[in-house]
Amino acid sequence: MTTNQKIATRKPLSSARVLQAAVALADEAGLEAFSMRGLAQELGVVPMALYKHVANKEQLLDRMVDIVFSEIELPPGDLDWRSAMQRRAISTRDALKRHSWAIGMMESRHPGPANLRNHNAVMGCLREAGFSFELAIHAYSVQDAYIYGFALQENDLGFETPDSAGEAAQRRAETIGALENYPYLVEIVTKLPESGYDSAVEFAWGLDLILDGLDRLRREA
Amino acid sequence: MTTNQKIATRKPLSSARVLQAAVALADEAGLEAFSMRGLAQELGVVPMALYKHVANKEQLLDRMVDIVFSEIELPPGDLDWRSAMQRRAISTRDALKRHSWAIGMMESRHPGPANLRNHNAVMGCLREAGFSFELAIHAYSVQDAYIYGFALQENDLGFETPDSAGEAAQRRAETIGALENYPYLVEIVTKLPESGYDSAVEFAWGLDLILDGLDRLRREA
DNA sequence: ACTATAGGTGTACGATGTACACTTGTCAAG
DNA sequence: CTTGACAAGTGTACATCGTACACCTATAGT
Repeated sequence: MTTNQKIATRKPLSSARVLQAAVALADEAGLEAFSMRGLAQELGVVPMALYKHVANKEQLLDRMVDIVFSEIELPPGDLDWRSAMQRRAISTRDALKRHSWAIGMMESRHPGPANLRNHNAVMGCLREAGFSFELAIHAYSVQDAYIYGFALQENDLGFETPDSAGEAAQRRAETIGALENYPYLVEIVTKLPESGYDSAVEFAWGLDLILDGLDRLRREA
Repeated sequence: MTTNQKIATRKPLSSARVLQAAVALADEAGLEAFSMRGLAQELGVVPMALYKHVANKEQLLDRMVDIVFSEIELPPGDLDWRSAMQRRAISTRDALKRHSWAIGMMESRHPGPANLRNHNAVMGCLREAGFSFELAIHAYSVQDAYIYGFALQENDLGFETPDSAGEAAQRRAETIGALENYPYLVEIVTKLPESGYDSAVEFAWGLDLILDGLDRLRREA
């Protein structure tokens, strides 16, 4: 046989396969632990093989971020602007929850096609709903700041990776010990768990507040 | 002389000095370029010398973040809650602008004393202004999501480091070339620069929107 | 005067991104 | 059928990073 076992055993690499594996690896390992060498291993290949399909790690990250953008639902054209914004906001949060490594990079990297399509569609939805240019910019800015900021916090607070549970518990103990002087933090720590806190509900609450405010301003104009 | 020149020349290290130099270095070099070795060099010392004053890089980062927290003004007690929140929000944004490396880490690290004091004071301000526990939690959540999210975006968009200007310009050209299909992005690119966009104004706008909404809800309750 | 200790040094190891030179498997043109 | 170009994968090597560990040295307390 002319083809050796390895090649018979595994499919050949491709940009798409590398990208997909990269996202999967980042999803489960986190951004810290995401390395070219680890990715290569996951693909059963030597590290340098990746560079035949990707320029370098930076560009790979750019593309990974654009994959996340591609998973975000565009504001549906058949809904009123408020519902459309709600849908795309929730979809964004969901995507960032699935790919929390991406949170800090969504706006900082060379924008890919999915990114451009998304921004264009959101802005378009607002403009066509009657928002003036200035108001649309404001509206876009608040919403995205809120969405990304919420994702950031949510990600940080659900900090409890399974293996760091012990350490986390100990830190909690230290912190709670030092909490005597902070009555309002004590209140949070004691009341919040028993209040059935749900971060999806929390997200929707703040989103509604913002959308309500925008709606008022839009009607005034 | 018993003390050799080196020691006579430079002050001895200390936790505080290391911390201060670390923040300064991160401020001007960015988080990517911030390394223990670089920090040691800045202090005129061998890398391992730092470890006599700091446990490791992670803990150093924890402390650096708490320094940033310490620069944030607490909500002034002599103002109505809305003004107090406005003050501390703007102060937070200012601190994050000065130390943009900290943006992604403000909530994800082991909380230091300044962090605890800040959170306690903000929550206390709301509660004492008559916010119910639930409403105070909501109010806190929206505000901080907005503040950190805005800082994140602002930091990303002002991406133009001096030496990357050429590259940035080229990328801009590429992007604009590909912008034909995105009319609303074209509108932004053309109208925004000539509209005298000011990010401080933008920040205040969104903040007002949120605080107005919160005020309404508080009065209803 | 002696000795414990705190602060600074030097060397070394494993991990990372990736440059560069190489093999090899495939396919088109002669 | 040969040839030779080319795309894909390999192997070695280097700079840089965080930091473990053993060592030196100057000062302070007895």
